[in-house]
Amino acid sequence: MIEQILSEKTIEAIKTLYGGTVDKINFEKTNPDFTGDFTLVVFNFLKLSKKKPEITAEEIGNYLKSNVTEVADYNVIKGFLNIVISDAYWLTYLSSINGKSIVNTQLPADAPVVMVEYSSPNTNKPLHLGHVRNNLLGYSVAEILKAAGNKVIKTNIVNDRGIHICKSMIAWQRWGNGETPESSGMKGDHLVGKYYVEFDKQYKLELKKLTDSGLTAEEAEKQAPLMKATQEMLRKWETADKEVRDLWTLMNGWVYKGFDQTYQMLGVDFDKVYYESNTYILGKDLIEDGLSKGVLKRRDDYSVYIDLTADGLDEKTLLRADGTSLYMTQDLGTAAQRFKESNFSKLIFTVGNEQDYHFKVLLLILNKLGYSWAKGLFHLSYGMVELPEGKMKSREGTVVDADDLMQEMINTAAATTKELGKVEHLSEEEANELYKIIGMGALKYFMLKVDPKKKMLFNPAESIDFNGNTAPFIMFNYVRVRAILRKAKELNGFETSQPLDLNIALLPKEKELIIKLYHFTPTLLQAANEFSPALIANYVYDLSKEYSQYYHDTQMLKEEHQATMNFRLHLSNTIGMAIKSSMQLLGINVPERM
RNA sequence: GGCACCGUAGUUCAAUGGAUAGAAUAGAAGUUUCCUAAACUUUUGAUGUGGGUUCGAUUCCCGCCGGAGCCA
Repeated sequence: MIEQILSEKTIEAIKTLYGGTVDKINFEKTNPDFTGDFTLVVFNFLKLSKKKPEITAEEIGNYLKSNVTEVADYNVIKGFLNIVISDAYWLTYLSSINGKSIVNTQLPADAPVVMVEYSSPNTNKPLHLGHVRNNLLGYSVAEILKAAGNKVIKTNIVNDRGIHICKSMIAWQRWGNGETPESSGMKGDHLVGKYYVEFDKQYKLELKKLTDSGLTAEEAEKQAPLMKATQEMLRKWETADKEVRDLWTLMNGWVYKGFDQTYQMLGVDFDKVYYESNTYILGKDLIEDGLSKGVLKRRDDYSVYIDLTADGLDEKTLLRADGTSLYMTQDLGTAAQRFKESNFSKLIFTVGNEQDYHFKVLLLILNKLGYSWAKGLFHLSYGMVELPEGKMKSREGTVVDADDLMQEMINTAAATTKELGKVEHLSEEEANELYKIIGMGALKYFMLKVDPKKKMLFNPAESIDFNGNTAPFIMFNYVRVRAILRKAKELNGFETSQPLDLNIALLPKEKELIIKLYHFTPTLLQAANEFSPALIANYVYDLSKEYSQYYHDTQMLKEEHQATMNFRLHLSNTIGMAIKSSMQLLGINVPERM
């Protein structure tokens, strides 16, 4: 496209003018305060030109203007060469994408396979705000990678076994009185979570009794009967004791039903779900392989470890003396299994940054074991969601529940929409659908617009905004596009399939908007490279904001010049489509009216 | 103690080593006989601190201060 032409011609200019060779030229967007569409910073070429920055920029600018038809003009400020591209080029560009989806939905047959793992809940309690960020991020990254030309497999590995679920099971056995989701009217995951909390409460009581009778805290923890019973239950689970397994199946079943509802409300899904109860044994054959390769070593007590001190890390144990494995071991195994199943070129783990060390070690070990596919593994490490008072702590009851949060968002959306008097023409069903789109959109955008790597703050006391840099604002602009196109069709039969008349004069804002559309593809590719939905969110907000100003200042249906009116409608339509596509990359739906 | 991370308007977020550090929100002041005002316009306000590298540093390097994380 145009940037490539400019790049090639600039290389040519430098060769012709100064006899030097440069292999790569980067253009930047021109700062809005200056005239121009692209900017070349010439400081890097001064050693070739041996001239002042202004003169070098002037000479390159002059060369480009004379040799590139698309370059209409240029100006130089200090070492910055601002290039103005002709309106004709931008109009042709708009015409080439006019009415087409801005995202290419057709995948080539040889598209690389990328596996995106996200969500990965524990089955002992319902999902909370932290999981919400994980799910939205994983889903959006998957959509972005898909749009960037990859065959994406979304996976979820459910942590369905271990001491945590045994705690809920024990508590339910003792104090549940046979309570079920049906009998209590509670969502299954919340019911099981209730018994997890109950366990903690009872356990604390036991501890207090024991320490009051003179034991140290440490002794008390070891001797507490409740904990002993839980560990006994875990042992029974591992030996496939029927009674324990039946209870486990029953309670996990409740949880899955609850999770499914939450996932559906969040609008996320998975192509393949793994369960740790099936995969926790994996990895032991990799240990054998590592031992024979000499990468892993065996201690005198028969435990197996890897020495990573040369890499600035510790010695990491991979197999205990009794032969049982650790998290790391099963993660090695599942990674290998997935490569076998899918032949992925990339495997993305969407996991919080509290596990940075774990993944650093995991990736390092797999690379040391010499598996070529290990280079495709990537830890998509995202920051924690914090509350004003700090980290969420389930024991202190400061956890923001995912289901509650979503419902609140929808309620707020309903109240705001009614207040603005925008529901008169809607049936109750349509109105409810609208509240969901707006509420969930606001929540998703709020979480995705932040750079995934960074921690983010959520203040439950302040409800998430619906004005300004928010999803409802972006939706509002989409809705205005739709409204104007409906009206245009009614008034003078305008169809978006009509050809675009290129013989018109562009307003500055119109040119800006077309350039903004032009930046969609580079933004998408960057978002895919960096696994960052935030880039898409920022993009779609900027686009919407500029359109909002344009809409405010420019007449469309009242424009008398027919070709200009049609152009404005076409531009609006393409922008609307770009907004919708961008929002879909974030997992956000847009309404037709609001 | 070791490892890695983060400090930008009152607040929440932006800024491939580039021009006068952008938005939103909160505060102040305006805009509706006109296609959806969840909008638009104007305005107040920030790079924790001290060095270094560079033509140029919020960005890269080092020290300090502050915050949260992981490993024992």
